[in-house]
Amino acid sequence: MTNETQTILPNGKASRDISDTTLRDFTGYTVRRVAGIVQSDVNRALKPLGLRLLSFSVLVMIVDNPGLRQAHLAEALSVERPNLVAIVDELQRAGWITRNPDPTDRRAHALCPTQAGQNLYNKAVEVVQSHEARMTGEMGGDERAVLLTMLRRIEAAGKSSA
Amino acid sequence: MTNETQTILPNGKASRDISDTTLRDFTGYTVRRVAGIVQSDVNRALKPLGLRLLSFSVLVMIVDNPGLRQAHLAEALSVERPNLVAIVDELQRAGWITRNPDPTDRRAHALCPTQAGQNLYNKAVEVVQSHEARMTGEMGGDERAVLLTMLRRIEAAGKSSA
DNA sequence: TATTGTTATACTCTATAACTATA
DNA sequence: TATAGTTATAGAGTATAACAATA
Repeated sequence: MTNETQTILPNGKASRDISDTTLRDFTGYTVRRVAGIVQSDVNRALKPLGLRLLSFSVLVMIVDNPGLRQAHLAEALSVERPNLVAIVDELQRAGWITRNPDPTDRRAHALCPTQAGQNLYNKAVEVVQSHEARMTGEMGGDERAVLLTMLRRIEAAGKSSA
Repeated sequence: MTNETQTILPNGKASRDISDTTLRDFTGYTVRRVAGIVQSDVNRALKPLGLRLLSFSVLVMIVDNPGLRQAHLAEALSVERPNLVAIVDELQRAGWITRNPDPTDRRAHALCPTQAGQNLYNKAVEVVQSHEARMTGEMGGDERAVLLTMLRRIEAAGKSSA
């Protein structure tokens, strides 16, 4: 019986040629690396506007769906309700959105953009589009569509197994 | 001149049909959602083994590259050096790896797997392979290869613009 | 009873500055 | 001087329990 705690010593390979083939073959590992790189790039691009990927996503959803409730927004973005509060606070404090009484349910807040929020949305979408071009510029529109389709298939598989 | 703080009121759409087309057309947003879903699935799968995606990644790199230094490992995984310390501590405390003196540099630690670490690696790779099949099972091997290639192209574009 | 928004809390991942011991 | 590992710390993002107001 072998000793479980015995160290397996290195072979003679030079220390600089590192093999990461086992990891890079796992889609999940690669997706996570790419997500990190893409997120920090888009955050850098949005910073001058006072937004980051998550607050941008919330602003976009509110502009595209004025009157949206926080619970529906949370579900659409796959964010837990409590984690949305601070972001909505932030956008409201900046004067980009308002929390309004929902006419059909006094518990709920109907989230609406202000004119300033609408203007910021226009600028931010442009910024994110040029970020998108930077990240996926070398692939054609067809390839980009294929990539999005495959990612959405993984998303669907992940959700159904959750 | 319009009032910047004026609220734009909702149109007459039913509150339940939420449009997320603006967001879902951004690769970065979709990649980030998918990364979250995939990561929580793989973490759930690895939990019984005492591993997460990140600690699994570190174990794999050490088994595949025995004698690896922490700085090289950090660079290969795109993790900041300080953030690796706790993970290496954790794997060492569990008896899966050891920190050994590097024969060529007394500042450095040569990271090596133990026999227990090698055994865990074998089990964990199997677990992650079945997770992988669950996530990408509906696409063929060719499609999966295309997906990985496209993701790596985005990674390269992101790194060069960083 | 259930749901909406909220507070509090905790855990993971990430990012930076600064220390020590070596090189 | 610069580098390897480390400490301390702070910021995002994420997850859960529980409360008041309302359905």
